[in-house]
Amino acid sequence: MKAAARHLRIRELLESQEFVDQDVLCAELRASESSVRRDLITLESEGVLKRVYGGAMAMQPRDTALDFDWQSGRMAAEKRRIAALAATLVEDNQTVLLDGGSTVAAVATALLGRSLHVMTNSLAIAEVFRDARQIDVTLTGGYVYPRLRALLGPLCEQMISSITADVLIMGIGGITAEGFSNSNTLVVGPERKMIEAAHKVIVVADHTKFGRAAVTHLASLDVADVVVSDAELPQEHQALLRQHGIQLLLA
Amino acid sequence: MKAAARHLRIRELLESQEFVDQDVLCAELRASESSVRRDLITLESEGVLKRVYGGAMAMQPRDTALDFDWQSGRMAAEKRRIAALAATLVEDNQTVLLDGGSTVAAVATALLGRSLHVMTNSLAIAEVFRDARQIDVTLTGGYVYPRLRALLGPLCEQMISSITADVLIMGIGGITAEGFSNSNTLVVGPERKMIEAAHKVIVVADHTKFGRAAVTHLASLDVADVVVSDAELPQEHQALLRQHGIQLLLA
DNA sequence: GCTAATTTGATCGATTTTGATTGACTTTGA
DNA sequence: TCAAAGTCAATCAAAATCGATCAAATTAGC
Repeated sequence: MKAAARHLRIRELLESQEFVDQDVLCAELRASESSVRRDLITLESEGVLKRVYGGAMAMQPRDTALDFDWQSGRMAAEKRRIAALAATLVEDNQTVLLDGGSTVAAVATALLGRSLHVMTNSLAIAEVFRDARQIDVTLTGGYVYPRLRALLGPLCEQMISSITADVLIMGIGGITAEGFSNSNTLVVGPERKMIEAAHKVIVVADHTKFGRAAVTHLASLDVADVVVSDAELPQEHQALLRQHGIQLLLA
Repeated sequence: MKAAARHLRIRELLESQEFVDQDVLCAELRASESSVRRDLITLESEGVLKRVYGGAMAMQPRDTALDFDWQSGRMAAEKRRIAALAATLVEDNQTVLLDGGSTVAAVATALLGRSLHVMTNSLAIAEVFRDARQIDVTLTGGYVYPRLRALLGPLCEQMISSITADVLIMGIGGITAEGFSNSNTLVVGPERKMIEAAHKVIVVADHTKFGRAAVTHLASLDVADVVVSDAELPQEHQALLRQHGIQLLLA
């Protein structure tokens, strides 16, 4: 197995386990102890994991980006402004698909008090609407992924395939000319289904997400109808989106 | 097992139990007394636990699991006994369907620490397993019914129909000769599907549920394989169940 | 096809962790 | 109170892991 493939697989393993054993990695990756060790050194320098005696630990025990901390992050103010703007694009009584991104969680709070039908695969977002009596919430089923507090897997995708929504609001890990990408391999499956299920696709992403590709390619730029970002977004990226006929809104 | 993995497992165990025994840890972690002792010293210095003679205590009293209402109810002690007994009927690595009843939630806590695949339509129960790394949780999708914190409706039923489980543990509102009944009309739909999906049906109900019919008829007595109740259950009701070939266990 | 650069797997001494042992200490129960 | 059983801390040899090095294998560039 090639180095890049190994790195990907290690990241993937660390998404479902907090600790991976050296021996297990050697077997799983069909690579020598030395190679695995080098991989771990590389990934540690990238901040993906922390090396410990006999293996490696996942860097964040729970994915902070997608957990409840989203309110206190560094980009909190930007996110709130983006979220508020994105929320205005939703009309009352629409059916809204929300994915599990942290910016999307901010959109969810901005939607509180509206009259809507919300569908999501994120337990954290369902939690946001817990006391919102005006909002009907439907959860997709699926495997509960503890670190992301999201529902994933074939059952989830199958469920999303069987429904239709007026609008999808989706967070994203990276945006380049090649398209949208996400940092977590597992979430792209449901997200692709969500894109298919929604009449209108709104992507929310602060300017730091532009020009960089996250691990997993999600979809080409064409799938988005609207992108909501902040005013610091460089002109070149603005132009890129407009070339693809995407409506761009800056908070 | 490597040190890092052991530390994780110890933390995990302390989330579901206030106290862990030295011997139990040695067996669970497949490590020597010395190693376990060293682990405990490390974790104590990290403030995770407090070492006591013969084992270790959890540092902060686990809150999440305890402040759910079902533990403070009037029948709390009975429920815990019934739950503990019902939990013994589940074998490791089985797929277990859990409905959303309060007694079932008690069973869920009794299952913590086991190695299982759990499927449920209750958000409260999914919450119980939030930090149980040995337990895979799958949520059925569906409409989020805020008052019950459960997933219901056609999407939910459709999802349950598409799966199979080794055993179903179901709470019940009323038991009479006519069969099982439940107090909430909405939950019986998913429950009927669960009965179909499971190879073995275990009903948990304290003795107060016998001899009274709740609002909605759910199913005949024949669907149950085992009923777990408490010792105060009158003979006549015990006889009724046995007539239907149901195994009766009294906690 | 050939060469240079990179990646891989094996080896070895240094370091860390582990499990067994010993004697001192604590708890238990009569 | 005392003795027996259980637990603890300290020590040490054995085992496992690590980091560094180097030759072989693979890949990339020309």
